[in-house]
Parts: sequence; structure tokens; C-alpha cells
Amino acid sequence: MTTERVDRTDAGVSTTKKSFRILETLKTEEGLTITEITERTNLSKSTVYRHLATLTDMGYVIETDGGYYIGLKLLEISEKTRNREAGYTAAKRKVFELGQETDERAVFLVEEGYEGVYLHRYGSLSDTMIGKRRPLYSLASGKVILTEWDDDEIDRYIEETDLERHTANTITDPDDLYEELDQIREQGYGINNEEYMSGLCGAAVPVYTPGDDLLGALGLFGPASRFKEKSVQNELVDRLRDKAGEIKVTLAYG
Amino acid sequence: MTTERVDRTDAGVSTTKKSFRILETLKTEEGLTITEITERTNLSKSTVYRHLATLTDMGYVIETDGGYYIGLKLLEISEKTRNREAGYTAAKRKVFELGQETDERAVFLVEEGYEGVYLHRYGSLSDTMIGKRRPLYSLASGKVILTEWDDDEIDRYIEETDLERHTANTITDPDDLYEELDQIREQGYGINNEEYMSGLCGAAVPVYTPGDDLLGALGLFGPASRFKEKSVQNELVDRLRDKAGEIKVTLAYG
DNA sequence: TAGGACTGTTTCACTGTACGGAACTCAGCA
DNA sequence: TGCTGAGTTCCGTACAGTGAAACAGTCCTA
Repeated sequence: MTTERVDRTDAGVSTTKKSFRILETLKTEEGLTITEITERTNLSKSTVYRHLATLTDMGYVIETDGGYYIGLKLLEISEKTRNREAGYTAAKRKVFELGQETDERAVFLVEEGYEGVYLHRYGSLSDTMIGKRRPLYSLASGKVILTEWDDDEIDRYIEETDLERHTANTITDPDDLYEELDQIREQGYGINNEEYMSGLCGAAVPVYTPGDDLLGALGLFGPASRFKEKSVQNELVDRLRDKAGEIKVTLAYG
Repeated sequence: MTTERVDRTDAGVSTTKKSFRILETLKTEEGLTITEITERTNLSKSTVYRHLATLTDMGYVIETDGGYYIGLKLLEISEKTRNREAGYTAAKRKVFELGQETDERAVFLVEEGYEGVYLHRYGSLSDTMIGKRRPLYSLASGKVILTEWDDDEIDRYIEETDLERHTANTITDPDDLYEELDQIREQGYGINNEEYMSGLCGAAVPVYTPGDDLLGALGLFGPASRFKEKSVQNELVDRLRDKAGEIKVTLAYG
């Protein structure tokens, strides 16, 4: 998965892994009891009890009405990552503006470990995508990020990633991907033509720092019915370009 | 170290604590090397190495250019907490609108463990407050939350909290706090009169679910110079009330 | 009201493992 | 060619994490 991954599974602390296994269990199902966690993790009841005691003691887990929940203290740690770059924070605001102005879903995506991670988003209230990881090759924003890498890096990416098919339109052939990236480079934006989920299209542009380093990708997506229109695409791309430019300017001149 | 630990939490896993100690070290200082973390944590180098190996293996920590960073995978877990309640997500949008419309800093605060935690915020790009914890009694939004508790709970809160003084205006006397809460209940909003940081004032209103449960508090804050004006306060409070109402409506009718 | 069926909590002996120190590799540099 | 200071690996040992089982509550049902 990640680059230059050395096999050091031997050197590790399995206790920590168990704690995180519990946390991840609580991520998918909140409000579980000790015995429920026990069933889901294949750990013994006393082990779960002890780990939860530690985690609640530290404030990372909260107990309410006999159910365990992930505490807000983790926010403090993870939020740090969302503000590592000043541009990330600037992007947050632009994502919001994009969403409000276009009434489409807007996202800001960055790469980590050869995957796309949503850092910011504007969209429906029911579902958040923040922190979710998606394959770069099947997203407009992901492909845009790929275009910024040099050839060696892209080769390595393709080698380590299997271009899994998600829809009929997913790019699964490396040559097709190279070609697609060339086109994106040429036109300056990427399009997702129902490549990750059928019925869902998107458009994205790269975001640069004042020093012209890649910060991430700014994207809009919505139902294919709307996004198929070339005129709609053009309008959205123009808007995306404006916002990406504004981020750069914000960073340069405060 | 020595024998005879007075730790009451005898049931716990200290290994997990060590892992989190490393994570918290990386929270305050990013990009540290193994030896730097060793110095800061009083753990042995091999221990730090082993913990980092596990954490990077799980993706919670990222190694780049010999420096260690907190990975975005923690976002996936912590973001869950920010969306536990549908209202939290609705509040996010309203915070943004408030910020845009008033050009002041806007926040949405909830309570956890007798502390106020910022869930959402709109403000300057340089500093994020999300996840930060503040004493309830010294914030407009915090006091608003306190008013919603019954007397027993407030008594217990005051008993367990020492009303530490932050500025000349901080409420440090329990009786004064009771009185203040009464006033807030009466007028339906809270004011922070430079009680946490001198020069900084704020206003806040409670946010309710359609079932009239307290969701959190919506607040605006800014320099005392502006917020001292009664007319300004009234205008901001009106706006806060509108937005709080909109959250309720959104939850009720989608 | 007793008893069953659940919880969560605690105890305890065992043993697996996390630990620290030291040895090792490796890179940069004088 | 050493020297320094990184990261990595090794290893014996202490001890902390472990699971099973016993214990303590609580809520039902009969």
C-alpha cells in the first residue's frame, strides 16, 4: 500500500492494536456495551473491560447510559491534521462557498498513502464524507492529484494499486489512465464520468500554494443528469478555478 | 518506577497510554523524529520505535522525510463524533452562515465531561478551535448550556469544578454564577463579558432539537470594542436565535 | 419472592510480550 | 578513516496484559 513499506510486523505492540480495534468497533457502531464489543472483537470480556477503562480514563471514550461512545477528545488530535497546512483551512471556506453558490456537493481532497482522503465537504446533512478514503484513479479530484506526480511516482502508484472496477466506466487499464491524465493536464481539470458510482459525476481542479506546490484538489459532484451537460461542466469548472485561485491568493496575501 | 503505585485505576493498559502519549506529543509538535519523541516522552528509544511502528502500520501515524506526523485516519474516527447527532451537522452549516453574515467569529459548542468542546467554528484561518476544551462557566455558550441542567447537576458541576479566574471579569463565586444563570434563563441568551480572555466578548443562545432536548450552544464572539454596544449585542442575539430556530426546523422537516 | 439470565466488575495464576539496554547498521561529515 | 548521531535489531527478563472463573448487581419472569 504505502511506499517503501518495510515489514516490521514483528516489532510492534499488539496491546495498542487491541485498543484501536475497540475504537474502530465503536466507530462503526456507537453505544455498544462491553459484552457487545466483546462479541465483535473476539477479545475476552475482561480485556475489553480493561481497555475501555483506560480509554475512558484518558477521555478518548465516553460512557453514557451503559453504552460506550468515542469521545470528542480525539477531535483535538485529528483536527490538527486538518490544519497542518494553512491552505487546508482556506480550502474549508472555499468548499463551503462552492456548495452554497452552486447548490452541488463540494469537496476538498488530499492524498495520503496513495489514497484520496476527503478533508472538507459541503453536502447533505445525512452523511459526512470527511476522513473517508477513496481510490485516486476513480475520482475527478483524485485523478487531478495524480497528474501532479512525476512519471516514476505514477508508475509506482499504478504498480501498487490494482485498478479495481467500481462501475462500467471505471478506468481499469493503465494505458487508459495515462491517457486520461494527459488530457487532464492539458485541459487543467478532471471529470468523473460515473467512474466510482454510477449516476454520480464530478469535476475537479488542482489547488496550489503560492509556491506552486500542490495542496490538494477542489471538486464538485452531483447526479449524472446534471453533470453530463457540457455547459454545466464548463460553468462549474470555471467556478472551481476561481476558488482555487482565491485560496492561492489568500495564502499569499493573508 | 518505584513500587507502591497510588494509581486508583489499577485496571488499565499502560501500553495503550504510551501509544497515546506519543500521539499527543505529535499533536503539539509535528514532524518529530524518533529520538525527539524519546526525549519528550521519557520513553526508551526502542519503545518509541516499536509504538511508532505499530501506529504507522495501522495508518494512524505517517512517516515523511524522517519525521512523524499524525495520519488522516484518525479523522475517520473522530469525525464520527461530530456527526453523532444530525443536529451537529446542521449546526455546522449555520455556524458558517453566521460567520459570513456577521463577519464575526462563530462557534457551536457542546458539553462533554463538564467541559465545553468546540464542534464547529468559523473564523480566522490561522487558528482552529475545533476540539478545544474550555471551562463552561467562563464562556457565553458554556453558561447557556449550564442553564439547561437541573439544580442538582449544576451543584455537582460547581462542586467538581474550581472556578478558576482567567480575567478580572471571570465569575469565580458560585452565588454569582447562580445569579448569572438565572439571568440567562430569563433573557434567553448568554453574554461573555471578557470573562475568559480580556478584550474578548461573546453572545450565545441554546440550540434545541425538535423534541426540545438541548443540542448545544450557538455563539458569536469578537473584540470587546464592538460587543460592548448593547445594540450590537441585540442584533447578534436576534441572528443567533434565528439560526438556532432554523436548526430545529431543519431537523424537524428535513 | 425466589430464581434465572443477563449485565459489569474483580480476582488470580500464568505466560506472552512489552520493555530497556546494548549492539548493530548506516549516513553524513570533519 | 574514524566520529557522531541517527534508526534498527537483538535479547533476557520482569511484569503487565491476558482469559477463565468467580463475584456482584440489576432486571425480568414465573
